[in-house]
Amino acid sequence: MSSTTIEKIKNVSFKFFLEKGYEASNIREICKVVQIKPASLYFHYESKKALFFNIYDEIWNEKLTMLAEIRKQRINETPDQLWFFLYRGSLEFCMKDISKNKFLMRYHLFPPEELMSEITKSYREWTEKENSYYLEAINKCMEMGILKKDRHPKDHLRAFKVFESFNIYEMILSNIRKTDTEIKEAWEEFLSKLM
Amino acid sequence: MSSTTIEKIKNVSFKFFLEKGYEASNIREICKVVQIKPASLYFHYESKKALFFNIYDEIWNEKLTMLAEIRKQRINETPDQLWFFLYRGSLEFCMKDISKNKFLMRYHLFPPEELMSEITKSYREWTEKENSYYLEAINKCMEMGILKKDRHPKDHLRAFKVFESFNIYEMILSNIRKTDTEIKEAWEEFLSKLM
DNA sequence: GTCTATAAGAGGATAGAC
DNA sequence: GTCTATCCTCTTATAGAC
Repeated sequence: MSSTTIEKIKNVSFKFFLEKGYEASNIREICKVVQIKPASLYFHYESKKALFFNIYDEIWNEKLTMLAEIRKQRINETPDQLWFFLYRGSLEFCMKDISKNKFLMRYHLFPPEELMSEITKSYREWTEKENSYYLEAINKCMEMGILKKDRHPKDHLRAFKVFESFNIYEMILSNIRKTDTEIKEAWEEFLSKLM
Repeated sequence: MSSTTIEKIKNVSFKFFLEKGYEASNIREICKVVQIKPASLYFHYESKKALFFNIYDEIWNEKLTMLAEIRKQRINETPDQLWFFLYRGSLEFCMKDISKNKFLMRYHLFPPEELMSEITKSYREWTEKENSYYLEAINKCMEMGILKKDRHPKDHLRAFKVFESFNIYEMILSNIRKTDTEIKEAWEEFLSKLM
């Protein structure tokens, strides 16, 4: 392991924040594991809060990079196929590393008081970007008559979000990975209700 | 409001523990709302932890009392009917006061470090009692051939638990109450898979 | 049962040397 | 970049008077 101090701090803090929560994770303990003194941590991060958001934003960033990559690869397929691959990508992102999604779930469901307003703000910004990928596909589906036209695109998006978040929640709770056919079948059942 | 000091402490603490979490809720603030001094709280509760578990256990107790009542009323109906009414009762318990279920969900999903081992222990004891109600119905269903006999009753119980917790999670997140017909339909779809 | 006063300790953060 | 030493604040909990 030739990782930098800053990488070590991030890795250790991620585990602490995920498992013990933000409030119960303290700088002293994190530093003990990283094998530096607390004062050294403050050379790399200006505060505990800044450390948290560095980790939080990095996960979101990774998720959006993955969506951008899928969009690039699938933009020439039919819009419902694009939509499906974006959806499958987000489930695969979850399966590849459930802990990252559990981290996001923890802090979105129960943000610590101290971080509440900033998490809310950050969450809004990230989901707006995420939504733009899905809305592009949804809008094209509506133009092409694949989806009902008597609804607002945002209604389809909302339905999708509920569907997606339940699927992710199910995996986090049961810790069971979904097979490709299960993903495909659930998707087709979902889509058929919107057509 | 002619509630006792101890009732006031419980009500205020419940809201704090639910919304801010255990660690971020402090005795001073709770006492400020209750309008007593911190020292007075320690006349009623020996510690913050004891206060928490008084609230936690009371919710579970209420839930099990409700199940016992349903069992008493439905014990002479068919076992699958008994099972259904127990299930419906637990959803109704959730709908009647979502905050109590959100409280349980919060502390089961993300128990504070400090309470972790005791919550785990307590949770095991309470769910064991809860499970006994469901297992009684499941066992009878198997004896009567209503459920597949090639499985262990615990397998049916596990499937039911996933189904139930998912429904409760859905209500907590979406904040939408389920109608009687929705509950019945979802139940029949669930049961048909086990028959 | 409720109060005032305070002990005891944990935790975030900084100053300044090397 | 990392260290030692330390400040300051917040929090649980107790002693003892009324």
